[in-house]
Parts: sequence; C-alpha cells; structure tokens
Amino acid sequence: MLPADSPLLSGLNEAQERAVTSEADSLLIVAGAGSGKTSVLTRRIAALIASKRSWPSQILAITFTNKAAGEMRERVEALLGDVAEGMWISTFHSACVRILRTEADHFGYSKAFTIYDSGDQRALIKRLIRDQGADRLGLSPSSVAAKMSRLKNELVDVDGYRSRVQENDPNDVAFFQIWADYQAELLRSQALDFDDLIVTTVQLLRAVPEVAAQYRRRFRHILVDEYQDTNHAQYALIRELTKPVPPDLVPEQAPEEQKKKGIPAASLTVVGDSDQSIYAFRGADIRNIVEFERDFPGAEVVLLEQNYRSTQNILDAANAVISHNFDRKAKNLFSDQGAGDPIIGFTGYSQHDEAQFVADEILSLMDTGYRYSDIAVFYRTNAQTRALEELFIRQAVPYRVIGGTKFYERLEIKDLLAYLQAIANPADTLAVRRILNTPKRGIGPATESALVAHAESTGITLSAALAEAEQLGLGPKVTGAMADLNALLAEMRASVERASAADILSAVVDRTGYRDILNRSDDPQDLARVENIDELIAVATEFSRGNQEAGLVEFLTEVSLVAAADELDDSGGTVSLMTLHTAKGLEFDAVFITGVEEELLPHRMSATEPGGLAEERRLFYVGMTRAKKKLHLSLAMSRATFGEVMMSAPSRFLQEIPEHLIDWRESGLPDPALERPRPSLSREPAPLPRAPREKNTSWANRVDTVVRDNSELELLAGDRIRHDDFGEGTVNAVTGQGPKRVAEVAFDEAGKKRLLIKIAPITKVDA
DNA sequence: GATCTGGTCGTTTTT
DNA sequence: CGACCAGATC
Repeated sequence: MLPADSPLLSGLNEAQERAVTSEADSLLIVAGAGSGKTSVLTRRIAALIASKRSWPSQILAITFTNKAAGEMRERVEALLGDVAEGMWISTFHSACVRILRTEADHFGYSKAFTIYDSGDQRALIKRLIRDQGADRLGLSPSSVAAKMSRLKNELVDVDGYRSRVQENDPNDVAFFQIWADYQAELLRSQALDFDDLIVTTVQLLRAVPEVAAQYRRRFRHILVDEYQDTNHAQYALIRELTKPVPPDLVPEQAPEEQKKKGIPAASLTVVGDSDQSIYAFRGADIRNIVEFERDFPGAEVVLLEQNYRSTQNILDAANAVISHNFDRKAKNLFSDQGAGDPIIGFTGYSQHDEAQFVADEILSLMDTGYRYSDIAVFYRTNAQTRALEELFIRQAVPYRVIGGTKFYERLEIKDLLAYLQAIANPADTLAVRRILNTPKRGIGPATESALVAHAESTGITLSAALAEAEQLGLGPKVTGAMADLNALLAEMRASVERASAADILSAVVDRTGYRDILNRSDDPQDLARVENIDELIAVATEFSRGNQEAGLVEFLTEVSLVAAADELDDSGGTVSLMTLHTAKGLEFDAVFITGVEEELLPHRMSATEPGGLAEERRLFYVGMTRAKKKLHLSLAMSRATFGEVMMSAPSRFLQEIPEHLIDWRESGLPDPALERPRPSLSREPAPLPRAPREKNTSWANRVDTVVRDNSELELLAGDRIRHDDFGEGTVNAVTGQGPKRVAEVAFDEAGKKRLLIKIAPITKVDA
C-alpha cells in the first residue's frame, strides 16, 4: 500500500488514482484520448516498485514505439531513481528479439539472426515468384506478403496452412509453395521477418515449457499500452506470459513454497481505447480489448474520461465525430480548460492553395509565440507530403517528415547495413547477394548464379562459397574480386568481438571505397548519399557510446526496429509532418489535418472493407484529439493525382462536426464566376465558406519550371520587391546565410510571407 | 557487364 | 507525374 500522501498520487483524479493503485490480477484501463494515460502507466509501475509489490526486474511493459518506451523509462527513473535498471520497457518486437536472441539455440537459430524488413521481404518474395513462374498467375510480391502477414498474425504457419490450401485454385497452390520456399530461405539465411518475431516467440514459449516457465517466473507484472491495436499473435504472446507455472516446472533454486504450489499467473494491466483502434488492416483485433473482461475473469475496469490535453471545442468536435460510430461504448471526453479557440476550417482550390494556407497559418502562429516544434501537419497518405514540402521549402518553413521514405530504407544505407548483416550473420544470403557487386567490382548475375549454385549443391552458405571462389573456375579478375571481398568479410568477422559497430562500419566504408566512389561522382544525388553515410556513422558512434557493452548485432537490431514516431525530434525547431497513423500517441499545441475530403479521408480503399468507414472515422478522431489548443481542418476542391486533376468533395466527417465549432476561412478566388465549394453533402447545407475577405492573391502556387537563382540578389530591410504571385511588398528583414537566406516580406495584398530568396520569383522595385 | 531508355504501373495506413 | 523495371545497346 502506498501512503495517501505519496507523491505518486499527487494531482490525480479519482479514476486515475484507482488505476495507479489497483491490486487486481487483471486490470483494464479504458483511457480516452489525452486522459493522462502515460502518466498513469508510469506511476503504476513506480507504485508497484515503491510499495514492494514488485522488483523492477519483474516488470515487463509493452509500448507502441521505442520512443514511448524510452520516455516511460525516463519518467519512472525520475520518480524512483535508477532502480528502473532491470525493467523491460520496450515494444512487442524489441521484447521478442531480446527473448529470441537469448534462447536462439532452442529453435535452431543463431543468436546473430538477421531481421528482414519489408524491403528485404519484398525482394525475396519477388525472386521466389519469378523462380516459380508464378507472376503470370497475378501473384504480386505485395499480395503474397500481405497474405503471409495476415496468416502469421493469426498464428497460422506453413505447416498449418498445408491442409487448408485450395487445391483447385492454382493461385493458392502457388502461394503456398512460395510461402514454404520463403520460410525455408529465411531459415537457411538465419533470418526472421517482423511477423516472425512475434510468431516464433509464441511458438517457442509453447514448445519449450522450461523456457516459458522461466519468463513466466521472471515477469510478475505485465503492462501493455495501446492494447486496442494488438493482433492475435500479440494477444497470444501475452496469454502465454500470463500463465501460472505448475510446481514441476518451478526451477530448483526457487523458494520451497513455489516448488510446492507452483507460481501463480502474473498480473496484467492493459491500457487502450477502442475509439483509437486504427490498425485493423495489419491484423489488430478490436475484440482483444472489447472481450478483455471475458478473457480475464474478475478483471477490474477503470474508465478515464477527463481530458487534460485539449480545449473543450476540440473535444466537442471530436466527440461529435466519433459518436457516429455505432456499436461502441458511450464515452464522452470532457475538459476543464474552457472552450478555447474555434476550429479553423479552410477550403482551397488545389493542394498548393491548401499548402499555402498551412504555411500562412504557421507563420502567424509563430508571431503569437508558438515554436515550430509545437506544430504538426497530418495527412492520410504519404503522397500528400509533396505539395506541402514543395511550398515549405520555398517559404522557408523548417519541417521534418516523420516516417515517409525512411532513412534506413535508402539505397546507400541498405547497402552498408547489408555489409554489417553479412558480417554478423554469414548465413544471410540476401545480404551477401546484395553486397556481392556493391560497390561495382565486376561480379555480375552470371557469377552470382554460379556462386549460388555452388553453395546449394555443396550445402554451404553463400559466404562459405565465396571463400571457395577459385573452385568455380572463372576468370582471374572475377575470382580475385571475390577473394578480396571474402578477405574483407573474414577480417571484419574476426574483429566483431572487440570492435564497436561504429568501428566496423567505418572500416567497411573505407575498405570498400564506397564513399570515395560517391565523392568522385558528378551526380548531385551522390553528394547527399555521402552525407547519409556520414549520418549513419554518426548514429553508430552515438549508439556505441550510449551502449558500451552492445556490439554489432545489437546495433543492427536497433536500426531494424525503429518506428516512424521514433524519428520525432522535439528539441529541434521544425514542424512535424506525418500520417494520421503515425500521429497516434502524440500531441501538439497546433495541429493541421489536411485533405479532409471524400475519397481521401475516408480513403476510397476503405469503402470496400467491412468496418472500413468506422476505422477511417477513428483515424480522423485520433488526429483531432492530438491538438491541444489549435485545430485546423483543410481540404482542396481539386487535387492532382497521377498527373490528372480530380475534383474532390468535402469529407462527410466535416458534416458530423457541429457548425458553430468551426470558423471557415476562404481562399481568394481565381475566378469570381467559380461556384464556391460547400463542405456539406446532404442534410442542411452548412453555410460554409463565407464571402471572400478582401481580394487575396495568394491562391496560386504554380511550380516554377524556370531555373531560378537569386543567390546574388542583395536585399535589405526596407527594400521594395515584386513577386510573381504575391505582387509588391516591403522587406521586413533578411535572415540566414548563403543559399539559405530568407526574406520576411510584408506584401501589400497577400500579407506576410517568408521566402527562400534563392528560389523566390522576385525582383527588386525602385522605391 | 554496365548503362541507357522506354514502358508500365501505381497511392492507403506500418512494426 | 514520377519511380521503378525490363529489355536493348554499347
């Protein structure tokens, strides 16, 4: 028991206090958006330790991202000091990797197994499809990957699927064969894909009772965040870990009483909100949370409804939207922060116009004391970043795209990581294949085939075949190239035990000449690649410094499992751009949700899926509830996709928000004759965009195809300039250096803008 | 074996 | 419109 005046309880409301102190064996915390869930979870962990109900090492907490795990650890440490040392706080995937590396010999894998990301997976499946000639059947890598993933999430493995194959469906037969080959290849390469990490852990716990007993005995308190987004395999994992240990499996060194009576099941706390379930497409099963009380009889349920994040206007709008999902438990978030500002709505003519609105609003937020890092822009699909980025660059809005084309997916990064993987795990066929001729050393497809054939016929790994390259009887040049590569790999492997990941990486970059080759290139893209390589080395150096005892394998694990949200950098002065999915669990003072249009949000693809519309609505709800003070909803009347301009209609979700909560803004009209858009579908037509304010010339944001370079243009505060789109204005200030010089201009009609001078379509006007 | 080019295809969402 | 791939050419 905690004393009533414990600092762990200070400032909590009654429900939160119950959630922190409950001693129930199973506890479900239904935590509405912004209800202080993270705080409750960290205090609950701290309370378990402070009240001596648990040692830190007996705690396993599962979070959705590595970043959330890191923050939770810090907060527990802030409450208790470094007793938090032995706790496991991590994502499902990281926890599984940790178990699997420790127990590798129980399932025939090396501790240094490779984790294949979706790119690796795709490449492998593609090769297998081609080998089988199954491409003509309409089997695409993505469809095969999706089907495999779906089955794995349901804990169906290749053997289990064998009896379910539709023999009269050639498609299914081919799929089965590809899947079987895929798993065989992964085993041969000592590799696991993302889904395998969970599945294999479940299988391990089920197959080896001694191992299961060991973890059940260790983890006495298990806490799972974002429980509404767990899939069946993750659910099964939790179930396995929360089973009691029978007396005969209690280890020798355990206390007498445990050996006599066995060890009871661990306590389980799950936190979730079915209104925020947005991952059904990757197997998340909302039933896991809905049926928690049935699965864990006697469970205590705590409902957190008070919101500490947003103003009441934002909550009213969000509540109104989500209430249109039937089949949900009624829940109404409330706040004591007052109504706050109205939500701002905007209808643009194009995505460029919409982007201009976002940029303008960001600028005016900055004037009222916001920092860039307080602001986020959300969208449904990654493709929507283009228009935003284009404009942000031109108008010098510092931004960062979270997720998107991930750093670790870039060609040069994948290449170098493949070296590291091949060094750590010589069996990794995919990695060895990738580096065979990267950088170019004259080992082409023919040589590769010969090498693979040699490996397969003699039953050795591709790495081992490389060491026997002279037996292939190829030309001296190719043979020499293979011998050189082999020597490099052998030398690096010999150093794995003593050298850090950063040292090995640097050695690879130097010895392969990878950087030198890029430096000699005249392609400007290659310059960026060199920078990426240096950044990778910096990441590795930082990792090695922060984790003294960790080596190459640990580094590779870390980079394999980074989540999009992990990239978030809240110290930096940048606006964050991300998908609505990535936004889950985050909060910002000011939020922009863009592209609130039919076909986009809800996305057209969701229309055909059962429950698709409801999930899109939850997605919109998640986005809205990220905002603390300012919420902006914007759309474009037309949107160019595939180079074709399509008209778009306002999202039906806008209809669901009470009119008085939104203050609609209006873009300048390019053509007064043009009918104004009405963000309303049927029912009462909402009196949306009102009459235009003053004449506003800021609509068009045409991409300038003329190569412009104003680097030499000298500008000073007070100068008058003319801009192709915005007309004339006065320069208020010039900041920045060289190509990054920025002019702050007050335009006579278009208002205040920031412009990247180098590329701005401006000329000086004589006063 | 490397590079170029024309054609195809595609956009949900992610660990 | 642009990324990516397969086949043709040097």
